[in-house]
Parts: sequence; C-alpha cells; structure tokens
Amino acid sequence: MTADKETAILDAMLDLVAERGFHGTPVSQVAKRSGVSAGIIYHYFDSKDALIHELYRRIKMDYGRALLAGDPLSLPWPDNLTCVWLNAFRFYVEHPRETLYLEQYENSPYYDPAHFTNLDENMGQLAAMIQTEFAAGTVQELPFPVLYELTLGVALGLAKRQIAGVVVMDASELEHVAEACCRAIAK
Amino acid sequence: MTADKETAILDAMLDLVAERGFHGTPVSQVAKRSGVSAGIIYHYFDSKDALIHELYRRIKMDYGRALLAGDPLSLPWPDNLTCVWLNAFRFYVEHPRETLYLEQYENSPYYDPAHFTNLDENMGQLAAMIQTEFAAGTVQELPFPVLYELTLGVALGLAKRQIAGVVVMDASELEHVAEACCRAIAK
DNA sequence: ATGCCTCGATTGAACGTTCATTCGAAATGG
DNA sequence: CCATTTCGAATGAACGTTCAATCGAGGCAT
Repeated sequence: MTADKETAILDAMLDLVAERGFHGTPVSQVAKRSGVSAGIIYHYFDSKDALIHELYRRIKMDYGRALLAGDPLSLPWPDNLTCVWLNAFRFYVEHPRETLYLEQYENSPYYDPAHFTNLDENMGQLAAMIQTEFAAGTVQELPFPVLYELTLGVALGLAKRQIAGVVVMDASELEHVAEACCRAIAK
Repeated sequence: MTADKETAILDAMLDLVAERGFHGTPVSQVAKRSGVSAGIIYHYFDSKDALIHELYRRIKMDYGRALLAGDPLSLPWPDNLTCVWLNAFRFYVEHPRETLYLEQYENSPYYDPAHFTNLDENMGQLAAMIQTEFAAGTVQELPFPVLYELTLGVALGLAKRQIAGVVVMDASELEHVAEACCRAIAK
C-alpha cells in the first residue's frame, strides 16, 4: 500500500488541476482529496513543480500508447492515419481531465519545448510511419509540425470543443473529418 | 498622463503573463514594470482578476478586427476564407505575446465558454459569411466549431509552433496550407 | 511466542515567504 | 479648495515547505 499513495496523489492533482488550474490547486487540497497528509507529498515528490512535471510525463506516455491502438502501423494509407486520428480523438474525449491538464501544461511556463524533442518510443514509430509515406509518395513532404497541426491538431481542437460541450461529434462525422484531414496532407 | 497609465498597466500585464504565466506575475511586478505604484492598479481595476479579464477582452476584440483586414467579405469563395485564414495567422505571429496570453487564458479556469457565446460584431460578420457559403452550396454544412477547427484552428496551431521556433512558414507554404484548409471544408 | 528494536512511512502543526488588497496621507490640477 | 489621482507601507490570508513526533510492520534475540 505504498505505491498506491503515489498514484492517489497524482490522481488528486489531475482532478483539481483539470477543474481549477495549477494556480487554484494548493498542495493542501491535493493532500485532502488524496486522503494523505500534506507532508507525505514531499516524501514522494521533491516539490509541487516536480509533481506537476511527473504527472505530465505519465499522461503524455499514456497518450502516445493510445495513438497506436489497433496497430495502425500495419494498415495501408490512408487507413493508418485515419486510425491514429480516431485514436487521438477517442483518447481526448475519454480522458477529459488528462486533456485539460495537457493543454494547461503546454500553454504554461512549465512547458519547455526544448525538452519536448525527446520523442518517446511511440511518437518515434509514428514519425517512421510518416517517413514511409513520404517514400511511397502518398504524403506531402511538409515539416512534421505542419502535418501534425493539419491532422492530430484538429482532433485535439475538436475534442476540446466536445469536452466543453459545444459540439457532439457522432461516428460518421468523425470519419468524415478524419478523412478530410488525411486529404489535407495527401499528395 | 492619466489614460496612459491604464494601458501601461495592461501592457505590463501582457508582457509578464506571456513570459511567466498568470501564476508567475504578481501585481507588485505589474506595478514595477508599468512604472506605477501597486495601489493605483486598484484605482483602474477592481481586482487582479478583473484586469486579467479586461486584457483578454481587448485582445480578443483586436483579433476579431484583424480577421477582417483586406475586406475578405467582398471576395468570392474560396478567396474570402483564404484571406481570413492568412489574417489570423499573421495576427498570431505578429502578436506573439497576445497569442500566448489568449491561449493561457482560454485553457485556464478564467475562461468561461458560456461567456463566449457573445460573438462580437466582427465574429458575427464571419458567421454570416459562412452562412452565405452554405446557401451557395460551396461549404459543407458542418457545425461552426468544426469548421473553425478545420481552418482557423490550424492557423492558430501553426502560429504557435512558429512562435515557439519549431517551424518557420514561408509565404508559399502558408498559401498552400490555407488552400488545404479551404478544401477540407469545401463541398 | 514474547518483548524489543529499527527504520521507513506518515502526520499535522509551525514557519517563513509571498501575495492581493487596503488605506491614510500626499500630490495634483482644475 | 475640492475632487481625483497617486503612493507605498501595512495587513492579513494563503501558500509551499519543513520538521519533530508518532506510527506500525517486520526482524531478532531471548
């Protein structure tokens, strides 16, 4: 019952930050919601900032893993990208707290883009997939961030709208948009 | 030398928030950078939060105005949307502080989406433009937020990458992406 | 088994700092 | 001379962090 406490702290942090932001979640509240004392948090994490960074790291890894669900790498173009696109959208809407956390983090001074060049294992596989499509002549050879914004960036934006309750995308609309994104970067 | 002070405060706030975030910009620092005393800020604004909201409101209005530069409403499809798209991108990259501020604000608990239904004058004209294209059968009749994410949302995402220094879009690439966005929502 | 010892886990009150905000007084200007 | 603007020290609350004290499971000697 020792590793449990660490995740309880992270989960409480996620809850509170998604709801009230970094500024609005004092360590004392994290302690209260996770059912531990304030002091013990500093046994598991060096500081509040370290806790914030660690939570980001874990969510980002889960996200990378989720993108590869259904083995899109084995599918032909454009089914591979459609699969990844739908995976991204599904992750976002099924994990609204995580999505809000990621967005707050990446738009805050906590986020250091230089530190982001550490493409993890899963992201690396995605980059390789794109390289293959470059070679096959199916995808325009645009910079990676451009391709990202034209595809997964749209999934993120739409998911945020759905989380906010502004729209509700049904399955056929999703297919439609995913295909539009594929077309936008196809050669 | 009295109305100047209000904008000096807002400008200092913009500087600091873009650089260190809401959490990292105490009122005392805003006072120092704007060259006024801490107390006087409360003569012009009810609270720090009120200052934050007011700055958002002004930036959002400037943004809406910038979108209509070059009178895109008088252009035929798809030149009208291309013009708006490029206007958005240009506003973002030429106003990096404002862009970072908008993003932080809209991803924070300060942002109330319900309060966002107040489409201001300029946004209203854009909505009307889209309605016209619906009638003309040139644009798919998707929900407004979906159309937004497929077009201006991409401009925002790309501009953020350029502000972060990850990519530099040249004029022809921009034209290319803007056209791809138009195609994505064309019928 | 029993009592003892040890050590990491855990507590929550206390600490020092920082923050947003207030306020009485001084300056300004019409 | 009044109203408005400006100052900056004072205030009190809230925060992140620390720390001395307590707990409790498990090894060890008897």
